[in-house]
Amino acid sequence: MAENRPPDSSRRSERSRRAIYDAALGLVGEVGYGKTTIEAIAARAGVGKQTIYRWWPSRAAVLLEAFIDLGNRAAQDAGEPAAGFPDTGDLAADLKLVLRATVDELNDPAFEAPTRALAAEGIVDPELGAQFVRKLLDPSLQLYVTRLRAAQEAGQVRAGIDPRIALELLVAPLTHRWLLRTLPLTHAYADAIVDYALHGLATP
Amino acid sequence: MAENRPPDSSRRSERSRRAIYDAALGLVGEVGYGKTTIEAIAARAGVGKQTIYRWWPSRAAVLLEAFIDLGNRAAQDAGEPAAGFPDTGDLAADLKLVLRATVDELNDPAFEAPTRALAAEGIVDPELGAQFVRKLLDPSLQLYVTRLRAAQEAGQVRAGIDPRIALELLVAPLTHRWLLRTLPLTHAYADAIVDYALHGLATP
Amino acid sequence: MAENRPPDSSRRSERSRRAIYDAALGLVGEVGYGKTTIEAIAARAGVGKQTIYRWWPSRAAVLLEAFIDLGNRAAQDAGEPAAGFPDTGDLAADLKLVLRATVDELNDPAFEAPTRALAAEGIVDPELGAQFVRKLLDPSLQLYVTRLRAAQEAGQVRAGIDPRIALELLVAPLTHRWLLRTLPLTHAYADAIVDYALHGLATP
Amino acid sequence: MAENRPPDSSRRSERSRRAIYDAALGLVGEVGYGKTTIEAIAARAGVGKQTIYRWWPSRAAVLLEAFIDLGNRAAQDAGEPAAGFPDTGDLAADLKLVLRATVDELNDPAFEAPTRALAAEGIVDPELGAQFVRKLLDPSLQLYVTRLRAAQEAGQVRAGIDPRIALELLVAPLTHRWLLRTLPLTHAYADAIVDYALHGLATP
DNA sequence: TTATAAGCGAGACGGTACGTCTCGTCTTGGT
DNA sequence: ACCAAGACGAGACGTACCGTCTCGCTTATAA
Repeated sequence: MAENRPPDSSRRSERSRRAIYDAALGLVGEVGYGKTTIEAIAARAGVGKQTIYRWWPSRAAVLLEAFIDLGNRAAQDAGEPAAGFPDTGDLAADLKLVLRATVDELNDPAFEAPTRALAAEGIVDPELGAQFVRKLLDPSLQLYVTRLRAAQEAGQVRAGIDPRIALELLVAPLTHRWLLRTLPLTHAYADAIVDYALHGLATP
Repeated sequence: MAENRPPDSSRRSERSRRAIYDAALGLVGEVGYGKTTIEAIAARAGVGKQTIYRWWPSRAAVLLEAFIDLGNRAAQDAGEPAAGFPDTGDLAADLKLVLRATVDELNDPAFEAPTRALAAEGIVDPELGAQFVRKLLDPSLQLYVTRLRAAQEAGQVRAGIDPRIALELLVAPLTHRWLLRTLPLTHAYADAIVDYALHGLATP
Repeated sequence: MAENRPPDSSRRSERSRRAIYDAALGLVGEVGYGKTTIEAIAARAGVGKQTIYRWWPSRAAVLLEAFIDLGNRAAQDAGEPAAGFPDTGDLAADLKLVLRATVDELNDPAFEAPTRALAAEGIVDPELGAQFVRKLLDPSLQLYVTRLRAAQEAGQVRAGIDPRIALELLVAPLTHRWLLRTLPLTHAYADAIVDYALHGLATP
Repeated sequence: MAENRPPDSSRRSERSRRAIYDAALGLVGEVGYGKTTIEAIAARAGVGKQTIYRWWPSRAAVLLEAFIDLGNRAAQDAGEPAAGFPDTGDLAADLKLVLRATVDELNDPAFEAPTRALAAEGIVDPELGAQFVRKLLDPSLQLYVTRLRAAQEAGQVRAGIDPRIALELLVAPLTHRWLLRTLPLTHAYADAIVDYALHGLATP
C-alpha cells in the first residue's frame, strides 16, 4: 500500500526552497529555535506545510540546510577566498589568530542562537549530529590537520603527534566553554590554550 | 494583579517528589527524553500535573533534579566513599585512570540518554545550563583543580599553569568527542590526551 | 495581529459533523449534560478537539445543532408529514390535543435531559438563547398563531386578540410547570389551561 | 470508614457565613455566575474552601441562600412591611399593578444575573430547583392565590376556577418572556395578559 | 496541443501535549 | 472543633503544532 515514492527533485521549486531558508533563519533569530515551528516557517515563507515535509525530515534538518546554504552563499559572494588557514611559519601565532577569530565568531549573537540550536539537536539526534559534523564542523577541522602536518614537517611539532588528536586539544576547550558556559570565552583564553597545548603542562 | 506567590515548601509532599523523580528517570530510560512528557511523568507518578508545575519550571528541570538526587542517594548509600581524585604521586597515571573511567561512563548506554538530553537542553536554556554546570559538572572539575595544584606544589607541573585552564585541556576533548560524536571515544584516546597535554605538541 | 479568519466551510468534513452530533446526543443521554465534556464528545466521535472548536463556539452550541439536526432528520425520514396544527373547527379540542401532546413530550425522559440542558444554557447565554428560540421554539409557536388567526376569522376568537400574546397564555403555563417543577404536568392541567384561557377567569 | 458526620452547626462561624454571602453576591454581579467559582468566593470572603464545602452542597446552593438572606435582610430593614398583595376591590387593577412591578423587577439588571443563574441551575438540578421554588417562588405565588380567592368570594371570579391554576395564566407568560427572551417584557404586555386572562380569548 | 501528472499553496483533519484552572479532599497550624 | 490556608490527585479547558490528507491551481513534460 504505502508507496512512498520519493518526490521528483527536478521539478522542485527553487523559489520555495529559498523562501523556506530565509523564513527559518529569520525566525530562529527573532523568536529562538524552540518557537520556530514548521507551521510558522511555512506561513512566513508563504508555502504549504507539505512542501517542507516533502523535502526535509525534520525542523532541525531545515535549519541545518539553511545554515549550510548561508555559508555557501557567503563564500560565493566573497569570491571564494579560500578561507584557508594562515601559515606564517610561526605556528603559535597562526593558531592564536585562528582561535581568536573562532572566539569572536562564537561570541557573535547573530551566530549564537541557530548554532546552539543545531548543536543541541545534533547532540540528541545522531543522524542530524552526523550531518552537522560532516558538513559544518569537519571541513574547518581539516584545516587544522593540514596546518599541523605542515608544522610537523617543518620540525616544529613532535613527530609522534597525531594531528587529528592534537587539534582537539586546541579546539575542544573553546567549544567546551561555549557550549557549557562554564567561564567566559576570551582572546586571553585562546592564547592560553595555544601556549599550554604547544608546550605542555608538565615541568620539562 | 499577577500575585504569583511561591508555594509553601514546608508543606511539600516528599512522597510526590520521590515518585516524580522515579517516574522521570524511568521514562527517559524507556522512551527517551523527547517523548518523556510532563503528562506521562505525572500519570506514572500518580500525581496531578499541577504538582509538577508547582515545583519545577520545566521538564528539563525535573530531570536535572532527579539526576542530582540520584547522585546524592548513590553517594549516601555508598557511605560517601572517597569519590576523591587518586593521588599516587604519578600525575600521568592518575589522570589516565580518571579519564578512562570518564570514557567508560560516557559510553555507558544507561547514562547516555538522560545526560545527552540534559546537556542539549542546557546548551539552549542558559538558566538550566547554569544549574547543570553548577550542580553536576563543577564539583567534578574541582577535583581536577585540587589534584593539579598538588602536582604543581610537587614540582611536576609548571609554576605558571592555571589549573582551571589546564583541566579543560584534559576534559574538553573527551566531552567534545562524546557530544559531537566526531570519532570513537576510547581508553587509548584518553591516554593520548593526557600525554599530549602534559608534554605539549611542540618539539622541545 | 489577531487574524482569526473563519474556516472554509466548503471543505468541512460531513463525516465528522455527523459523528459529533451522534456523540453529543449519546453522551447527554447517558451521563447528563453537565458531564458531557468536549473532550468526551471528541473522543467518542473519533475526532480531534480542534474540529469541534473550529466549528462551534461552545459545548451548548454543539448540542443545539445536534438537536436541530435530529429534528430535521426525523422530519425528513417521515416524509415531512403534517407537523401542522390540527384544525377540526373545534378550537378548544384542537388546542387540548396539541397541549396534551406537548405535555407528553415534556414528560418523556429521553427528551428531558438535553432540552433542560439547552434551556438552562440559553437562559444564561443570550446568544445561545436566541438561537434556541429562533430555531426550535418559534417554528412551533408560529403554528399556534396560524391556528388562532383561523379561529379569529371564523369568529370563534375575539377580534381584538393578538394571537402572538394569546398563544403565550396557553403555552407558558406548561413551560412554567415543566421548567420550575412547581406542580405535576398532566393532561388535566392542559385541559384546564385551554378552558381558562378561552373563557377567562372573570365572571361573565 | 467514611464517617461523614455532619458538622456541629452550633459552632458555626456567623462571620464566615456573612462574608461568603457577600462575596458570592458581589462576584455574581461583577463577573457573572459562570466565573463565580468556589475558590474565588473563598478567596474574596477570606475563608477556607473547606468552610464552604462543609456547609453547602454546591455553588448554586451558596448563591440561593445568599439570595434568600438578602431578601430577609431587606425585609427586616424595611420594618417588615408585609409586601402583601394590594386589594382595592378592582381585581384587574390590582393584578396590573403587581404584574407591572414584576416586569420592572425582571428588567432590573442588578436582579437579572443572579436570578437567571439560579433559575438555570434549578432547571437542571431538581434538588436546587425545589429549594428555589419553595423558598423564593412559592411565597410570592401564594399571595396571588389569596387575592384570587378573595375575588372569587366577592363574585368577581368564576366559582369553578382553581386559583392555583389561574395564577399561572397570569404569571407564566411573564416568566416565559423573561427566561426565553422571545419578545420584550413591557407594562403593556402585563396589562394585556391580565385582560386576556380575565376575560378569555373566545367570543362570548 | 492537448492531457496528464507532478509540485505547489492552502488548510481541514485526527491527534498529543501543553500550561492553566477549578474541583472536591486532605493536612497543618492557629484560635 | 472549627477555621484559614493551601498542597494535593484529578481531569477538563482552550491553544498550539504535529504530520497526514485532500483540495484546486499552475506548470512542464510526453502523447
